[in-house]
Parts: sequence; structure tokens; C-alpha cells
Amino acid sequence: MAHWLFKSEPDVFGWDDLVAKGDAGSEWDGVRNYQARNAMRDMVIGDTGFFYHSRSGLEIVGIVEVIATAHPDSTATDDRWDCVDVRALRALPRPVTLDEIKADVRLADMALVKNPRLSVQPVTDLEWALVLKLAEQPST
DNA sequence: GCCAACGTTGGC
DNA sequence: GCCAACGTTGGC
Repeated sequence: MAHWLFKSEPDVFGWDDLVAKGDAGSEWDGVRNYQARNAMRDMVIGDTGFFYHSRSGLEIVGIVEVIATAHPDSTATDDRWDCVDVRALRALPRPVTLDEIKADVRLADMALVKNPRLSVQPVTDLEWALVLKLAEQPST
């Protein structure tokens, strides 16, 4: 199973909003960027992803699961845009901040750091494990 | 709220 | 097909 990272502004659609959707989850709609769309087209059911709060928060707060593969984005006005469905799986033991990620040399290549504007991005197995490990350690 | 960085658009 | 102009994103 591959790993991903989904970004959203908590003021618009935050972790709590996805949790509120329950197991039925939600379309990850509104993506209008080809790289992000292509990432979603590569997802399979059961893939997991980090949920990151951009703009305010700047931290990874939870883990989502892909529950439907790419299908047309119901909010799109043309047929270029696809999206997947995701549901909240669990919150991290504690949020992992962007500052922490930047401070860890092993995470310096994360798309989150290198290409902050990409709203849906792949995460390597190593990055995934390292972020989870950070989340399990008390904040320093 | 500002603005740098990036992606997209459209005139040529 | 190039590239200037524009709009959007997101860290600060």
C-alpha cells in the first residue's frame, strides 16, 4: 500500500470536518492541479495518507484511508478533474509540525518541504514511518 | 495581511 | 511554442 499526504486549510475543511463524516468519508474534491490529480489517480483502496493542516496549524494531524479510487470530481465543471474518497482513520497521538519535519534531515526531501504548494502528494514508506515515529514521541 | 513561488492562461 | 501576465497557494 502506498502512502500520501492530503492538505487542507482547517478553516475550510479540517480534520474535525472529515471525522464528522464518519466511515462514509468524503470526496477529496476541488483539486485543480494536474500533479495532485495524477497522484489521486494512482491511489488504490486501502492506501493511507496523512492529513495536513495548511495556512493555519501547519501540522500533520491525522491519518486517512482511501475508500474509493479516482472518479470524476462532482464539483468540477469540466471532465479533467478526478478525485478519490477518503475517510478519517485515526488522529495521530500528537500532531507533527512542519517545523519538526523541516528540522529532521531525513525528511528534508518530503514534497511537503520541497513543493509546499502541491495539495496532494506522495509520501515514501520511509517518510511515513519517520513521521509516525515522531508522532509517538513526546514533543520536545 | 503580505508576498514569493508556482501553475495556468492566452496573445503573439 | 514561447513567455508575460495573471491567479492561487501557503508560509511567514
